[in-house]
Amino acid sequence: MSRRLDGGDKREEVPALPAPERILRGVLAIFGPTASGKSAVAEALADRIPARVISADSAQLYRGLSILTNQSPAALVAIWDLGHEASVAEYGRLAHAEIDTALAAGSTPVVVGGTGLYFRAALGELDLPPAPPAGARARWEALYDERGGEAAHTLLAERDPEAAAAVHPNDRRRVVRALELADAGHSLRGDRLWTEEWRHPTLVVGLDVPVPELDRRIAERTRAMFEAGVVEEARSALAGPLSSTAGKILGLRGVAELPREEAEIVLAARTRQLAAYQRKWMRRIPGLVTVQADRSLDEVVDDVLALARGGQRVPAGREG
RNA sequence: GGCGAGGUAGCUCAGUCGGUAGAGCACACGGCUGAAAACCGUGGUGUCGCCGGUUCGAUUCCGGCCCUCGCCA
Repeated sequence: MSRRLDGGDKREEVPALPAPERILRGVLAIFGPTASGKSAVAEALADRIPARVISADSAQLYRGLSILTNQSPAALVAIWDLGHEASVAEYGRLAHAEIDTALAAGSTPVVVGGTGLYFRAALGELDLPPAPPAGARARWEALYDERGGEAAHTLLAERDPEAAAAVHPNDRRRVVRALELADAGHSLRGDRLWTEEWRHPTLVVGLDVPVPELDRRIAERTRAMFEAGVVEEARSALAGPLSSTAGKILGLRGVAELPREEAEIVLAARTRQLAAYQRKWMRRIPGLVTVQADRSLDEVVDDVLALARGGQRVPAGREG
């Protein structure tokens, strides 16, 4: 359930330095589409309260693409080489450690990011099945390609009917994953993705910016990226070792290879698609409270702090 | 100005031997459990350039006009 704040209200002055009992306990989590101003809000929050900003962004994890992935300083930003193979599971462990450390030190973990799955992995326990044993993936992929999706899906139905029911034959990636899990005695099936069981008391805020405004910001930022030298950045990234996950970072190839004019148009278009995808995630995150973000930074931050102090926190799973 | 090619969905184009149309991309919506800026599913698009003729019926055939591109002047 989302609840929209009325941005027009005049609200009480928040003291510049919070009284000790008003220091936030629990986790503050900020989600939003790219260019909605997440990072700026997180940084401003960290200026107002003792906080540790922790990124939940699958692309910003990488070092060497700071312009393209729009990095700003936070924990879990620029920690992996481009050759590193990413996984939610690894990210989740790191994020949990960061959050718990901040909490233990008495500061508020502020989890910011636009990668829905990573965001959820940071806040909850995803209970992910294990990684495939070496060679398993390649073997099942070969089977899928040689015998076709239908045949692979039929085979899956014999080995793990429930997983087969949940996966479409055309979804090569998931059919393969389900087969490799079935082979290892596990199942792809899981039903914890949409539960509201966060690891700590957490306020989840979603930054909402009207689409035309967001598109305008994306166009502006894309232009700025080229002025800042994304082309060179992308080219040198492509020159070195690149994992499959790093290679999928949006715009990497287009920026390096297309003529400047076209590259800018393509990158902006792809970024708009990313934003649409992120808005989709935002609609589905349980307990998310929407804050209108096409306003001044101060107003947005005031709203977030007011929500956090106003007991709007979504309780952690069991304690209710 | 002459010759040729073409004008069909937001874009690129297919098609209708005359019975008012379709792919890809884009877009919208949905799904997602160690790849997620990934992957998959579902869906609507429309005065078929304009005017007229033939016809029961024209986007399709005929005539004229307009526009675009190429070649020649």
